[in-house]
Amino acid sequence: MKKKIIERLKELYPDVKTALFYRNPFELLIATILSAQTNDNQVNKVTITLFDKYPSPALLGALKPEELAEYIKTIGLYKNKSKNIIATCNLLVEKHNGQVPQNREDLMNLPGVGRKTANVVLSCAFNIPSIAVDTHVFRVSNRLGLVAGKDTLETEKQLMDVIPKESWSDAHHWLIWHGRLVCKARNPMCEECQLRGLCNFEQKKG
DNA sequence: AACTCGGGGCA
DNA sequence: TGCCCAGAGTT
Repeated sequence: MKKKIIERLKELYPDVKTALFYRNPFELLIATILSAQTNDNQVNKVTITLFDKYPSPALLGALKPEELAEYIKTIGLYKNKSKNIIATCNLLVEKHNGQVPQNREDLMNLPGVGRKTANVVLSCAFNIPSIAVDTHVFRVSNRLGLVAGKDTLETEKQLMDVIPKESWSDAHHWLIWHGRLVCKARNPMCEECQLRGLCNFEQKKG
């Protein structure tokens, strides 16, 4: 059953990729920190000029929090993000030779970087297989019965267990798009869902 | 486990 | 207008 769900998702969302605009690991890292709880389009609008002006950790980290905050004020949670991004940039310069680290532990020690952001960077920037679990990914895979329990590190292990390794990065996007378009948090469109019959959430919710 | 940050999108 | 959101840090 789970294998069949994965195969079907792959058919449904063949060409999905991240909507974030970035040209290197550093830009992806910053863009992903900015994207938390926020519309990607808004992030792209800001970063497309931000990265031209401040293309490196040293340059971006030299800003004062208020300066960066002013720059990104159209993005939600902008004060926290400004502070975290500058701290992260300074840490990259001081501890990582100005480079984005390529392992989970170092990434998660960067301010503003949690499980989801770390995995996005690992899989998208460095091709290190991992599954980034955000609210969409968890909700959809939970409803589909691919994972059980709360959203913890265990969720990632459960997903990695049922998804072929070569699809880990893609599966993140399949589940996100299915969550945004069909399997919505409220008023999920079960009647029109292409996975109807493979999923027992509709019965459970009734 | 609950609370906070937050502007923009959308009903 | 009110409600919600491609999370992470703090209490």
